[in-house]
Amino acid sequence: MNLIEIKKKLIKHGINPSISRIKIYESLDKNRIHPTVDKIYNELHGELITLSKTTVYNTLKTFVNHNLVKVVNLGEGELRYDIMQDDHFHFRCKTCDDVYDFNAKEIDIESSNLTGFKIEEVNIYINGQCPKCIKK
Amino acid sequence: MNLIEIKKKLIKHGINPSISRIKIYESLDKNRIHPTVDKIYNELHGELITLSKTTVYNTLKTFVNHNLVKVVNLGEGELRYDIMQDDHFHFRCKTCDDVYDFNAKEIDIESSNLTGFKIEEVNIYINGQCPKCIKK
DNA sequence: GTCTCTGCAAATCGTTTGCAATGCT
DNA sequence: AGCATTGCAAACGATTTGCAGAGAC
Repeated sequence: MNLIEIKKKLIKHGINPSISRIKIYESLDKNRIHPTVDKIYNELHGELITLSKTTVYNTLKTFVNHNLVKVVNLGEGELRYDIMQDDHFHFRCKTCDDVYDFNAKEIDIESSNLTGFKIEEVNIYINGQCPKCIKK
Repeated sequence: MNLIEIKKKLIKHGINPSISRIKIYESLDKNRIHPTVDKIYNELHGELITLSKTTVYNTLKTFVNHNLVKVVNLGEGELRYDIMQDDHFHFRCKTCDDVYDFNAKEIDIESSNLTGFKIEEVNIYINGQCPKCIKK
């Protein structure tokens, strides 16, 4: 997604497309590594020298409020941020700490005994080792 | 589980059964509400007047290290603690904040496209509304 | 007496907030 | 000017750590 497209996307979601916001969105869109605030900040503050972490936090919160981005809490310290996409779940490698996406379609939660419960959100995350780290 | 049984269980897991530890374990065992540190502390410090939150933290960490208890992070602030039991997942009601257990046997994670990945731990948690709160 | 357990207070760390400075139209 | 955006510094809240005092054997 190029800068013009991002700009349009932000406007469509009611967000004023400032340079920081465009760049932060671009960073999330370009490398889908479920970055933490720190990673985003470190990636961008060479280019946007005045960028502060507060702005990264503010911007991500704006994105979340406008349903552009989802917060992912893998329970290991910092929050991670994820561009909104279809139902998927996360696999986190305990060795390299990378997070992979997996399609959640196949997983049949409904077959469970949840009668009477209203499911709003299903979160699945798996810990383990990724193929790269297994090879080593 | 009565106090004698808890004492034995702690000893069997290599934990010196102090009063605080027995009481904290009893609290976890008695009300399986996936309590936070705060809830445990509030439940017990009437009875154990000198109890401190540090001790609750220390004790829970000891339990976790000795595989008596599992940390559950539902991504909403505090950690929750759960007596070790068979594979199960959590349903958290967004209205009353109660957490329910569900058996995870039925959920067939393996059928997914995770070839090459070594699965060590599968975490599933669902947000929604419980039957009680739906009725209201 | 030694060694563990406990609890206060301070430190830590990610995140949030208050507010003043800056930027945009 | 008037309003939104940004960024520093302080606040926050859950958890951890350092360490000294209490307790057990």
